[in-house]
Amino acid sequence: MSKHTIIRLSRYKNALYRFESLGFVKVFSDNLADAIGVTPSQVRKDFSMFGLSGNKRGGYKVDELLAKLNEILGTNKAHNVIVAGAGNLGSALIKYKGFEKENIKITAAFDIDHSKGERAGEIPVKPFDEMQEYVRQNDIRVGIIAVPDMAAQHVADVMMAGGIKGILNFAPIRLRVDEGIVVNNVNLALELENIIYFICVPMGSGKGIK
Amino acid sequence: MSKHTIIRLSRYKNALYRFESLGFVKVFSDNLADAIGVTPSQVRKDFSMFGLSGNKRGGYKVDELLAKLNEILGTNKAHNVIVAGAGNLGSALIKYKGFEKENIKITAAFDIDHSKGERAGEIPVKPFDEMQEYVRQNDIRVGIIAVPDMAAQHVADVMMAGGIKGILNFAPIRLRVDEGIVVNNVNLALELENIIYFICVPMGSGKGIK
DNA sequence: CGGATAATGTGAAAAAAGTAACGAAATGCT
DNA sequence: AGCATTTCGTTACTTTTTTCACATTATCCG
Repeated sequence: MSKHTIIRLSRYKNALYRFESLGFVKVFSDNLADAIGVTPSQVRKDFSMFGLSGNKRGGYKVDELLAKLNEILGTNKAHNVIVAGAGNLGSALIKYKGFEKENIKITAAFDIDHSKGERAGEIPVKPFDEMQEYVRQNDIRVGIIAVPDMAAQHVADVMMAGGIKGILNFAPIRLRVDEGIVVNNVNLALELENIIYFICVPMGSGKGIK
Repeated sequence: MSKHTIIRLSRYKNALYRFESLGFVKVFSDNLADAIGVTPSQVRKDFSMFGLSGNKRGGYKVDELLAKLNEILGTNKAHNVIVAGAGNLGSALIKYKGFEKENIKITAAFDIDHSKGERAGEIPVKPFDEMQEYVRQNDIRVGIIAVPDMAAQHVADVMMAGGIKGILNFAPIRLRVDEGIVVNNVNLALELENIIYFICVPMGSGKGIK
């Protein structure tokens, strides 16, 4: 199953939560299409690939669809995640509110400089040395890398040694990982650069968007 | 020109900087391919689309290629960017080091609660009311949205009113924007969710990766 | 109850993206 | 210098992704 399809499913799910909170009890493929910016056909095809079905005239029931999407995406179960790096970005992630409603919880952060503390009420920042053992003992499957570029590969290696299966990597390098390990990269500078290209260049050099 | 191609160009550029710092003076398509995880054909095709040429046997000169990529991507010129929202994420972005080397500078942040201050040496956090005027006066073209979901659309509207042409949006909603405005979305929860799907589901339900 | 309608589900067509293959040219070696 | 080798650049092919189109079916209304 293609990654893009799964991303769209997550987006549908998000949109559905908004529809739900607006009191919608059913939605049509074109509502969802508008909400996430695709065609209605795309929505129906995505759903049909996962056996998500609606009614020929009544569209899809919001609550049922949400339940099924949560099951498919694994968001019906809680997931514990750790962060490596408690700098600016790592700290922001620790405090980020957006994970909760996806049933994702950051349970610990690790940093070489663990003086960053174990402040009351917040997630503890532990010494990096303890990460591997923590991962193993708590059966952590997903780790976030928010350390400087040069340290990222080493952090990934330690995570994998501890048994982590998926990595969200904020360092702008391609991590070398074992077979079967899932890596998603978020490269903030690249995102900005990409925007800059599309707003600057089309007028400059005749190359249009897309 | 497809967005994916441009993203790859940025990645090549990143890899090239690393090659350069390792003392490489020329690279081959398969070096770059390995570095960013594509096929050598892809590299050559991407380059040929932009008239980037190498030598039939000597590969590509690192410095020349870098210069050309910087020109294509617009990173040879400095770009000023603003951030809306000085919460956890916004603050982390303000302090983030990774933008500098792409010639991107965050010149101001805006927040309804501007008590977050104008600390010496750091980027000033100004009241949100002043954002539109600031954008206009300083000819800002790119804005980052790091505010809560509910405020994001309004922020986008104000940005556009000020003349902003590109938005990097961290709010997990689809922004409604005018024709020609470029939006890139970064959805942190979605990235994690996506990882979780691929590490959990393949064993659970028989649906394999890709 | 039956026709009109509105929306789904799907299979085929089209478009886009990626890969492979190969001719051409530059380099190095003898 | 000439031959062998390496790597590019491009064209043709394959695969993937998206869109289109339409048969199907549930609902509504007279």
